[in-house]
Amino acid sequence: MKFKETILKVVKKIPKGKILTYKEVAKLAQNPRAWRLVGNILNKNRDPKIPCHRVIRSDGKIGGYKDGIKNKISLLKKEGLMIKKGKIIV
DNA sequence: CGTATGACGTGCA
DNA sequence: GTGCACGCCATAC
Repeated sequence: MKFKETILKVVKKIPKGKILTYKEVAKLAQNPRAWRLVGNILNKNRDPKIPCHRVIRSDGKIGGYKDGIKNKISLLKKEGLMIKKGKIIV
């Protein structure tokens, strides 16, 4: 399975109200060194069925979003999470 | 086939 | 504490 599809698959499996870091997703994808690929792939594919808004940076920051970082924050807020100064608060 | 890219991460000043 | 620069791997062109 290509890494790309694996990443998408892992992200799709993220439960509601839960978030993972790019590094964690890459690790679940069996390629902990390719965390860089997670953002790269999601950005190039940005599938609507993929809750990519649940994927954040290891620093707890939102990172970025093709539809707009504000949109990502709104989605996370709907999930029950809180964002403070662009950072996720669990 | 080779080059450039990327929603990142960590280290050091 | 903040900012800058480098490193990294796979995909896309």
